[in-house]
Amino acid sequence: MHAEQPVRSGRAKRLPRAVRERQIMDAAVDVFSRLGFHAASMDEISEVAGISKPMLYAYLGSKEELFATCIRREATRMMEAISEGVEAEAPPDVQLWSGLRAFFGFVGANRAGWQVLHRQASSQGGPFAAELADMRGRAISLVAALLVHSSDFANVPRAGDKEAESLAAALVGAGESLADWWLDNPAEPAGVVAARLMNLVWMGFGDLVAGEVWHPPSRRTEYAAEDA
Amino acid sequence: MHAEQPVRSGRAKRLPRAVRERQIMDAAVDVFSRLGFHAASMDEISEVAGISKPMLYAYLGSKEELFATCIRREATRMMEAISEGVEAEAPPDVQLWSGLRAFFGFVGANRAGWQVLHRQASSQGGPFAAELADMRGRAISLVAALLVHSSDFANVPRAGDKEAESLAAALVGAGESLADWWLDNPAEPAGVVAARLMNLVWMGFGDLVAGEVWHPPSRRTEYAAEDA
DNA sequence: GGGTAAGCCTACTGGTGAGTAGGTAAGGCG
DNA sequence: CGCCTTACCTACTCACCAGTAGGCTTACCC
Repeated sequence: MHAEQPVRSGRAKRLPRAVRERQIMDAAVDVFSRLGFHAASMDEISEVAGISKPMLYAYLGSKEELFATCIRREATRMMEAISEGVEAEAPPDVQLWSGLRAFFGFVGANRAGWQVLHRQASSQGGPFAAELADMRGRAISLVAALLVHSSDFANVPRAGDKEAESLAAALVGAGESLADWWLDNPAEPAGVVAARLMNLVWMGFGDLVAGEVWHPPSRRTEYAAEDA
Repeated sequence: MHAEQPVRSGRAKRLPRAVRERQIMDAAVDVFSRLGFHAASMDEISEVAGISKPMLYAYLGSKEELFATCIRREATRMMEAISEGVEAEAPPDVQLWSGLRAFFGFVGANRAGWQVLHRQASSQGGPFAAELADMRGRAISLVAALLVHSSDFANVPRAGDKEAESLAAALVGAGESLADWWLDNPAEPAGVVAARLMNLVWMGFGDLVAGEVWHPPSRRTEYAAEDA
């Protein structure tokens, strides 16, 4: 599961700073995700990273700085993964579907990162939660914009910006929570989990905007552009 | 927000054990919710409770025992609140609606308790998470049974037990997550948050079982029992 | 009133973990 | 080759916190 490089013994090989920093960050995400911020010790992180504690302090600063850096890195990675996954020119439901797939794909390929990001960051107080709230806000805006566009699309005079934002918050929340649940029940593949949420949610949103039932793109004829 | 009794100075007044235990539990939930399990110190809990540390150990055992007891107490309280809130003889959608209202009502009236229950318990590992998973499992079964019944009700040959359980998990997850979100954005009343989730979710489920759109009971004539 | 048990305390120990002081090897460059 | 910068280390300090030893005081009951 968490396959960092083996524990060192003796002096570590000389490596350029950028490489070491990457190793340290990977180790930190791993340890923070397993133990939580407080229970994780700088000693353990340095051990997993294969270096000594002073190196850790020299490169990444205090424990809190290190944690904040982890959060920022994982948040950025995730937002990038989603941005790249979304099919921006597709109809709204397909945009949402591709976004969900990208999201669950990221979480599945990056469980430790997600754990740090969501569970740990939100249960610590202060600036960490703020960092998270920021990313969450961006995600919500994204979904809200999608919803507004989608009701324009269907010519329905519903869904003011406020309403859309609330619904987006609920959807983002549902996604986060389902991802958490998935971490504890990892039997199913990402696509199935994503499809479940899509089904649950879009059929609701579908009623809001058009009263329709949603099917995955591959079963539709009028949108068979990309399939893969 | 967390209005425990003021900090003592000197010797505390003599009180029967049961009362002290209650005070200690309240203090513990308060402190755990604010700081998290690890960052919370027994010193601070005893101070908030208005007694000294050895009393704490004499009555509630170790820090871990205390935490587990908190989780159990809050979990029990919550399940009771929901059980009492659900209108068991009502149609499925109204059952769900009343359950959601009871849930968000409990969270709103008991924020610290919810925080301990959900955020803290799930981010600690081991027996705590297990305790939580147990309660969650009961909640999911409850919702799943409701869904199965609801599709019987609509004479739709859909929603096998497995499918129902997945959907129930997603719904419970969405509820938990929306509750978390609400803690961070406490501007709205419980009813509004509950209604939002009901709307989002039932209109999805409604399609699953009957293709219908949901309205709150007060707008319907055939089920205008309570309003408040 | 006197015994005694329940309620309460101050004041410690031991362990753990954040952060640092001060020093050693290794590669590059004149 | 010798110098110096960068990478790296061992071995500490200091604070904080879980858990405890041992003793004081109040209420109740005979």
